[in-house]
Amino acid sequence: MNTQAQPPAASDGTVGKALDVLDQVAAYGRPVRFSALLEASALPKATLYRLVQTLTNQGMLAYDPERQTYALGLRLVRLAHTAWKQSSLAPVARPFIDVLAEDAGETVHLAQMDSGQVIYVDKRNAAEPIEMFSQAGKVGPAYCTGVGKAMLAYMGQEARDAAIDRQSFYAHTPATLDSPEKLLRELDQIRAAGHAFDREEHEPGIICIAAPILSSPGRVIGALSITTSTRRHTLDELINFRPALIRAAEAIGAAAHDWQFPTDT
Amino acid sequence: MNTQAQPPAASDGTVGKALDVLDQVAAYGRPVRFSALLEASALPKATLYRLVQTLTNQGMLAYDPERQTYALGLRLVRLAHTAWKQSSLAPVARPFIDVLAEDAGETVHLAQMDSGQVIYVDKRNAAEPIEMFSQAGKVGPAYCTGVGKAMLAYMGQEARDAAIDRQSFYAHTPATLDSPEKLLRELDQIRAAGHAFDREEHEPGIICIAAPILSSPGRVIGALSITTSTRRHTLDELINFRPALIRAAEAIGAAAHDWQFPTDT
DNA sequence: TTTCGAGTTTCAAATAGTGGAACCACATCT
DNA sequence: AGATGTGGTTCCACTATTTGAAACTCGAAA
Repeated sequence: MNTQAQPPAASDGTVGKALDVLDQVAAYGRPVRFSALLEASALPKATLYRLVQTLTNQGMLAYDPERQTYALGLRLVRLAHTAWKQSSLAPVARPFIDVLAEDAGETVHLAQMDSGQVIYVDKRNAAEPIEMFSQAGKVGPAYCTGVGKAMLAYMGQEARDAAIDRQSFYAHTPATLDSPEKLLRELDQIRAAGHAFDREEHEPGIICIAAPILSSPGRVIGALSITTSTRRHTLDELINFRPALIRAAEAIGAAAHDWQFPTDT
Repeated sequence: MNTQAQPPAASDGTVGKALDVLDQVAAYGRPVRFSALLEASALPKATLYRLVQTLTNQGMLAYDPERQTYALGLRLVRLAHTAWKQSSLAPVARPFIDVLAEDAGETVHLAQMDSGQVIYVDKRNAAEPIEMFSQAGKVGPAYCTGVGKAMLAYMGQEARDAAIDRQSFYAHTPATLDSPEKLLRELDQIRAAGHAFDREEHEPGIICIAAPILSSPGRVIGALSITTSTRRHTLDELINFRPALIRAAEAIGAAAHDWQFPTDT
């Protein structure tokens, strides 16, 4: 009765195809020629053409007539801004992240899970002030990041399995957990400990301690992490951040939960 | 052969409708119930339902089964991030904005024009941030902001007219230019001067000096502004920022231009 | 001038979207 | 309990929309 799992994304209807085109453009990473899109896409010329037309005059794509290239449009940025603001997590979490970053003196990340991928929705760099899209919106793998594992550990059975299925288990570093089995074992430990580590599993020299954010028992809505480098701290030292990290994560969870039940009449 | 100006947005095809739904959800500003969407929309129940379904399992909307509400999805954030990064303006401008904000010691905004609206794509906060609305992705009116007027002044005839048509000319403050005539006169002056002021036209107490960013003569790609409050500076003092502002705007323009012609084979 | 490739338009066929109405589940009245 | 209501989901015949092969246009290269 509904669409089945299909890794390359089940393209439901015209809308699905249109959105696929957006992804294509995004994947290109730079303004694209129509012809380039065409050969990357399975759609026939005319179809793709009309699709791109539509997206363009909807502001989802921007056409540069001089260069004859398409890029993602500003409407996306506008929508994303609203998405961010209306999220029950990121805006609520902001003040807590501020103090946590201040206290720890290290970089703090706030992430959510989206179809098996970690997506960073906020970041506070200890030294630098506010950075918006430079980092927010960035995606990363779930199986080899602190936030990713923290979320996986606490999400429901089915969701977790689905997410794990989507992991690539590419060994970014020697420390990467490169199989579902290793990952599952790690997740058990994380649940037992209440926090997750990234032991240089994604990038050499980068370590972090992460905790899940629960809006209510069993409902993971994100994760929080304190990241540092091996040059500044050892893994063992990271545990010192635990109390503050957990406190912040819990506070955010509670705040987000409350936010969902605004004092209505 | 092409679409004409149509304030309520010409909904081309199913894709258009789908995107309209996204806007609806965005406009709501918080998670929406299906029924709420329904009465706000002109579409019949079943149609809206399927549309929302599609958008949801495409990740453009996120459904909260517990609360039975829809919110904008993370896929948008992901796409917007890419949009930002692949833009020829924002990423290129960043370093220049950094030094400009540093030099001036005031808040710097980078904006672009999107269908008659100003959309802020980056922002550097001064050490002591001023209370005001603004953030990346945030939109604002063109006719009563420094960046907006700077861009209007330098864009082509047709584009400008189209943009001006879309302005509301609501008088936010006594200083607001509340008619096309006043605005056009101001634009002439801006062209003559090479910079634009915001004389508390949008928010009382907030003033700024702005300059257009041209990638090549006659091609506005954005605008840059230095914002402050009347408590910190007078309008006359703002002119002192002009040299640095213009220098930065020109540098960004040149950099963006070069970026569009990457050293290809 | 001819050729070529990229981009744009046409048009009949049929797929995909539409929407009125029925349906279901659950909560709330009587 | 039974009746009533509300919000959400599904059906299905109708047709508007999308489709895509092919034809066309334009500019630049041969």
